[in-house]
Amino acid sequence: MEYQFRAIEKKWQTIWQEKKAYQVSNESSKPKCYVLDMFPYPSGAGLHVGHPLGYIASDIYSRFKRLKGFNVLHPMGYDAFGLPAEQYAIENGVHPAICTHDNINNFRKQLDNIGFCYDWDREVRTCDATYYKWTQWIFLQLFNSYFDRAQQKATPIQNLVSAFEKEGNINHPCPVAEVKTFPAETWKSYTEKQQQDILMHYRLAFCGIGEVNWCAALGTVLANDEVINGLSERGGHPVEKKKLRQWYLRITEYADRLLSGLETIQFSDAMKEMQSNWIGKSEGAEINFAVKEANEVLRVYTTRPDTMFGVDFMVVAPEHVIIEKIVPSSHQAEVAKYIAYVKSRSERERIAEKKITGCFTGAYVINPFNGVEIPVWISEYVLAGYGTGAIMAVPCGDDRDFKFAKHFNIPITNIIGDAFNGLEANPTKEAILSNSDFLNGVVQKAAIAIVNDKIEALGLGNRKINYRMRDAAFSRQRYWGEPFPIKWDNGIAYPMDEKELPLLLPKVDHYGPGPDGEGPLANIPSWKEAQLETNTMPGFAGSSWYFLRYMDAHNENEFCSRKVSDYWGQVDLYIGGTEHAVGHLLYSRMWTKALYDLGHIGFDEPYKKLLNQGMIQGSSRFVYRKRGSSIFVSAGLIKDYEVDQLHVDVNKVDGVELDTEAFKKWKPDYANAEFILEDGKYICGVEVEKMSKSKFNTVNPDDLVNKYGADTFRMYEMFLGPVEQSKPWDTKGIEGVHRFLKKFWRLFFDEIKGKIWVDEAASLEELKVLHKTIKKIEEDTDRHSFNTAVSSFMICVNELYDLGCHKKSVLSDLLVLMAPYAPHFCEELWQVLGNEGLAIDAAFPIFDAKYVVETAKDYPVSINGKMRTNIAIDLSCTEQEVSDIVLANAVVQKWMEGKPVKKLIFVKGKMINVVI
RNA sequence: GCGGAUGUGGCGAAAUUGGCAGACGCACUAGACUUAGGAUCUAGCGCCGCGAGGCGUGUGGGUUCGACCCCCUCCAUCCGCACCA
Repeated sequence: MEYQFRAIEKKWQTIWQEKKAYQVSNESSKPKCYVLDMFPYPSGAGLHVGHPLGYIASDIYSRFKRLKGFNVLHPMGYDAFGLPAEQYAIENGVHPAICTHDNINNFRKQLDNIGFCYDWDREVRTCDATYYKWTQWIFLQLFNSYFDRAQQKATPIQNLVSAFEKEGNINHPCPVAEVKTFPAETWKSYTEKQQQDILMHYRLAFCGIGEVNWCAALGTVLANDEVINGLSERGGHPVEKKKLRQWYLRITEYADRLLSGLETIQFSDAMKEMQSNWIGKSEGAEINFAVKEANEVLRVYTTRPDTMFGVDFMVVAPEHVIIEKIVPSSHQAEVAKYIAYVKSRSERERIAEKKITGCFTGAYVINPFNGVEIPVWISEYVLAGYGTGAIMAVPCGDDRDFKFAKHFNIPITNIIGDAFNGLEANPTKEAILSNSDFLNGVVQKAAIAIVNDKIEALGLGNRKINYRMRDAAFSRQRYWGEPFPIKWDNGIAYPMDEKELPLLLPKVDHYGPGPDGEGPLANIPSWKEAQLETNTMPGFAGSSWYFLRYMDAHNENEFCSRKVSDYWGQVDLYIGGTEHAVGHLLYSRMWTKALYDLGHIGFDEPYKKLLNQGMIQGSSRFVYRKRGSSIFVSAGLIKDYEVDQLHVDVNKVDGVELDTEAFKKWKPDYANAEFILEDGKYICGVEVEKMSKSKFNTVNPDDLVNKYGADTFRMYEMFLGPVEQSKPWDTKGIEGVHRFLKKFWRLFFDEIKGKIWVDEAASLEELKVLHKTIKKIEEDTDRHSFNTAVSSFMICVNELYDLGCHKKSVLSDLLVLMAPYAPHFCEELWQVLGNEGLAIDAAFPIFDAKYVVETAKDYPVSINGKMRTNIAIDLSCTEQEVSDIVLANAVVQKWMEGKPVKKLIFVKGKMINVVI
């Protein structure tokens, strides 16, 4: 009986479905385990072999925990709102819901092929009204809350209103500078509009005018993490800064908690580093400098107050409001010219070419510590949006300041003695200060606090913590997203009542943008009349909380009942790519913290442990066409010709050898192709690139599942190497794994004799092999070392094969061990052996150390650290006995050449080293 | 520029705590069985050398009885951030 994987896989997938084998209950006496995949955006391209890598890993881990007696939640769903479906709608007039639906069906079919143990009853789709009702509901929670800085947590906005009525905002300074302190009486005297405008500056989800990343080609704004080098992440269109009315999430208020929370969760160092860099906390001070001969103050932000005596000039951002107040008439023309130049430069140009540019304003400020007059410059290297938009420049200690000073011939003051060589800035904090009045002789590090104390005492400024992270732009001028549950009236945003949710996404006639930079919803007269918000939420809205909905997917009264979220708690293992490091993962962490603060859930970090699967790259193949002909030259011969390199479909190539007949049929252009061969073969060029359709290097998992079966495919993906590592895909090796399964199968069936497994007691040797494997698989699976686990299965089967072991008891245990990896295969043979129940529900075999104890060890023996021979010695031997045996050994004596033993190192159970 | 990661046979990799480097698999070579082999089985397979043996984990150094592993130097590749004061 042969291993007929197609029939077996189909059979068991049907049975598991009929038995609802993967349905998970929220009530169980078992310990819980929550294993989550980052849910996919259902693109039209479908899955390639890179996508399932993480899904297979999480599937194996889920099944493993299940065998170990856990109640395992392992759900899947779709991040279904988003740009591509909408772009497709604009171009083809098809409603995004329709193509999203089709894509989901296609994804589902592909996923089902691989035999995952998802509980599909819990599936979520972010674009379903039953789901986005709760996304809107959470938005309202954020809208109706502010961040109480004293308690460091989200708090109902109503509490703030009560405080304002009682005491004004004296104890609740506004996160935004333009709202000054006001007493209770003033608050009460405000109109509703004035009050609401003030509250808007406190809300966690708020609407405001701000500089946003505007992408004209997409007709929408983008969040900072959706912009890469001045281009949109999706589509690569130019992005410019624009002032617009937008919704935001006040994520900056959570900066500190997002930072400190990293210490409580298991993310890789790389991932934590990326997040903390993105948050970009820096501790410094804001210091006021009086402007000479003007009633103005220039406030700068610095992390290096210790360098106060090394300030040679000030630099303000071109957008800084002080410029028009301080520039004397003598310099106005020049300044205007420079500002015009800066405005002419696009964001992209600024990023691409970093030139040293600037302009003197003609104004001076006074150093409050020594009365020195300091010239004020304007330069584009100072950003308006960070700190105060103005800096004090210390060329001897800061590289940019140094280059600027050199470029414009500004004299440099040295305050760090020999630490500054005049040729480049030295950013050290360890140097001893000189030329620094009361700081002379003080180490810079220590001087920081001294200066901070002094400026605070003199009222010149104060300590200040700044973050690089900005509040997240939360509205998009798009159709295919969640509508905001907000009604406008007289410029006041009124939240809709919970009972009115969901606010359904209406039908539109066309998906193009609305007037005045508004979204498509602005084209609907009834929507406009109702004064509903015309923006929609961004893609990360739905993905910020989906892990909670899986827990209680059908709850019509709550986003997730507290009882259920208390049971499942944090995601124990979250598997996905690194591309979400600063987007999804940060937003999701913030939403979780806000929901926690408001008492809706009982934990404030969503993901206990994150495992990043590596990217599977494509291994592209190339053909070389002789220019202006249809003659193709084999890779080894191209130096003799003038050729163009063209991608060729990797599926038309076996290794590096082109299937020339298949190639001719591939595209009409190539039908008459002729080939210049080497050794009778056409050899293709090879390069590792990102896997993508345009490079013809994608491999479809369906094809491999069809050819080798899901179990082979699953094990091969794991066998490729550590999950975290990126690696190019190579289909060739899959044969080896397939051969392994066939070999395993032959432990049960013989081609001629048929059934060969027997119901006999296992020998000690067989039990040793089994228990060695139990231990290894348990440890490897637990630490996500799936590649070495697959190797261990191979070793085990090889050894059982050599022992001629066909014993039911041994094979049954082995099948349970391997069921997480090759579920269909193991389930079939489990049944063949006549075992009760399902293999996927069996108990994980228990390792018994007594089967693997050794009485003797074949010790490696080294002479002076060089391995020379092996000697088998009984483990019970004393060190003296070991020494006697080793020194009497002929090989050892030969290498000792009669020299005396200086030392003999004996590590019991490990090795022996003779030092001479 | 800053930060993170990685570097081991022809290839993917293993070595979990400092203790036999290259497990397991691919590819390749030889042989067996066979009408046949893209099935299966047996053997070989880091490099140099006929051999004894020598050399080998990106480079150079260090610690150690002993280093792929720990420390320092440099090099290469990949990823993230990037004028953040």
